Amino acid sequence: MRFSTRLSDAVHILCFIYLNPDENLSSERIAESVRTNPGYVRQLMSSLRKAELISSTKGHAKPMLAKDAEEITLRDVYRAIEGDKPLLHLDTHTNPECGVGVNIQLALQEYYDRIQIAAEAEMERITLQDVLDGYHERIKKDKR
Amino acid sequence: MRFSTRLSDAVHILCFIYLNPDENLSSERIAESVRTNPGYVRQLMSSLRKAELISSTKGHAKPMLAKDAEEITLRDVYRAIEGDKPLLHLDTHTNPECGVGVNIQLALQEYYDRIQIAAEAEMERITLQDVLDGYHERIKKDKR
DNA sequence: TATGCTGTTATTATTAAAATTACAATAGGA
DNA sequence: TCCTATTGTAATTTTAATAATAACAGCATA
Repeated sequence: MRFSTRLSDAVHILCFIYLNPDENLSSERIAESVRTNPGYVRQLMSSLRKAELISSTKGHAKPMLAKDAEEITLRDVYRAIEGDKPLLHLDTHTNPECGVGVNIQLALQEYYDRIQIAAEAEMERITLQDVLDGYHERIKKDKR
Repeated sequence: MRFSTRLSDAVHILCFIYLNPDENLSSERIAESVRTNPGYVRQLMSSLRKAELISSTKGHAKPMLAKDAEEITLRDVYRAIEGDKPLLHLDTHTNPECGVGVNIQLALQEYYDRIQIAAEAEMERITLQDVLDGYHERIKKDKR
C-alpha cells in the first residue's frame, strides 16, 4: 500500500467546511481542493458523519460541523477515520512452533499500547481550532 | 502496501539474538522464528548494524547485541529501521492552486511533529530489557 | 580449498490505500 | 410533477509501500 493520508485529508475537509460556511460545498468542490475525487471525499465524510463531527444530508450540498472547532480534537478525527487501527503493528505471523516469536510479539503489544496512548493523548490536546489558527497565521505570513 | 511490521520484526530479531547467545545464529535460523525469509532478516540486521545496535561480520553466523539490553530503547530501534519516516503522513498532494489545502497541511505538520515527539518520548522509555522482561513473564505464565 | 554464511542489490508478489465507477435516493427549483 | 444536482454507499480498479524472493561477490572457519 501507500501510506495513509486519510487523517490529513479528513482534517482538510473539516477545515474546508469551516472556512466556507456559505458557499455551495459539494464533494466535487472539496475534492478539487484536496486534489482527489468526490467518491473518496464522500467516504471520509461518511466516517466523519458517523462520528458526529459533521452533519450532512443526501442530495444537499451543505455539510456543516456538528461541533465547535474547539470541541473537535485530532483524536476524535483519528478515531472517526481509523477506528481502532493503531499506529504500530505487531507481526502476528511469526512461527507458532517457536514460542519465542509469539511471546515476544505479545509482550510488545503492551508497549505498543503505551505508545498509542501517548500519541492519542497528544492528539487530544490538539483541536481543529488550533489547526485553523495555525492556518490563519500562515495566511498572514504569506501576505507579508 | 500492507502495513509495516518492520519495527516488530526488528525487536524480534534483537530479542532472538539476546536469547540465543551461544547457538549458531544464521539469518536462516532467525528467519524461521519470524517466519520470513533470510534476505529480509539480513536487511533489517543491516539497518540495526548501521545504527550500532548489533555487530555482525560477513560469513560468520554470530550476531551480537552491541549494547546492553537496558541501553537499547524502542526509539533507537524505530530510528534504525524507519529513519525519519513519521507515524502520520501529510497529504502533500493537495491542489496548489487552492492555498487553503496547502496551508492547512503545512499547519498540520507542526501538530504532527508534536504527536511524533510524544510517541518517540514514550518509545524512549521502553528498553529491550523491558520487552524481554515481559517476554519472560509470559513464558512463566505459560508454564503454569 | 570447500562449505556455509553474510552483506548487498535487484526483481517480483502482495495488499492496503486511493482512485474510479456506478447508481438508488433525496433536495430544491422550474 | 419533473428535472437537475448532489448525496450516500458499494463495487471495482489502480497505485505504491512492504515483504518475499533471487542472485551473487566476498569473508570465516574447518
